[in-house]
Amino acid sequence: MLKMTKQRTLLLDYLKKSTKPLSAEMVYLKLPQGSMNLSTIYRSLEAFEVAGLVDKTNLGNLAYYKIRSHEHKHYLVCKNCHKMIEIDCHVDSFLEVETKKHHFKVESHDLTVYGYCEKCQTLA
Amino acid sequence: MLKMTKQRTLLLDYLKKSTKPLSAEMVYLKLPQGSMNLSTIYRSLEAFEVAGLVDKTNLGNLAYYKIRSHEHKHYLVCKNCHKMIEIDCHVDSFLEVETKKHHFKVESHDLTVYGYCEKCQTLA
DNA sequence: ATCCTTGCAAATTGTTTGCATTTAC
DNA sequence: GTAAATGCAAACAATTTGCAAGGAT
Repeated sequence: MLKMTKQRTLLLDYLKKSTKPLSAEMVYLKLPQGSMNLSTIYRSLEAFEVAGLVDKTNLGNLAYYKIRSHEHKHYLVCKNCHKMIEIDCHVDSFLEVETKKHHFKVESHDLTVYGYCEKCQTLA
Repeated sequence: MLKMTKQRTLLLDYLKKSTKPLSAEMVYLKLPQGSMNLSTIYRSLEAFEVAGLVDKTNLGNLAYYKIRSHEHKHYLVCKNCHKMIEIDCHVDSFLEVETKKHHFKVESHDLTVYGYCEKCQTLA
């Protein structure tokens, strides 16, 4: 039944404004201080995920959340500055073949590319 | 200089026998009890990774390690029984195009597919 | 009125670290 | 002999949980 509280509205609005996945703590630090407890953020994000409003993805040891959108994207993640560059998803075609072989019912997938962005290549 | 100790030999041998990625704790529970401390496992896995002997990959909130092999693989992970099914990697071709656009220097990538294996589809 | 959500603090989980001792080279 | 590896316990970071109080439906 997902009740819409002051906090959840705040959180959802903030997520909507972001094009990139955000961790719970990133959101926590950006919201007006005292407006929402960190554990409430975790609980709400989880509720949103169950409700299909947001997608969760794990990068390294952190969970990131992003408003669910029609187009499925992936990210190039810079190992130096942690910048995330969005790229289009092109894996469905070959995935279909591979998963059929194993009679696997796909629910979702994550593709993350690690490396160095243009700026950090020269430095690192 | 990566010294080969009794523990590291044990660990490396165990990893070699496994075709699937293993978490530190999975290894810990499988090795003869008392043969190796959990923190030593973490430290050794990290050393192996730096030395290029193993690959580390994060699935969910867990780190998994696997002996590095020539062929790069990905996994279909069952959301119910956590079985991991190996599939071939076919992402390089389109990745090349996408990363060139952004002048991104790729170091590695992870693709993980979540869903339900044949056995668990009927149940879940 | 009921059941869901919140805040807070405490618990859990996965992983890392400091330090004194042991071991490979 | 020396620098690196180990075990243990304690520290950490991210996330989860229990519970009493507050709020949406």
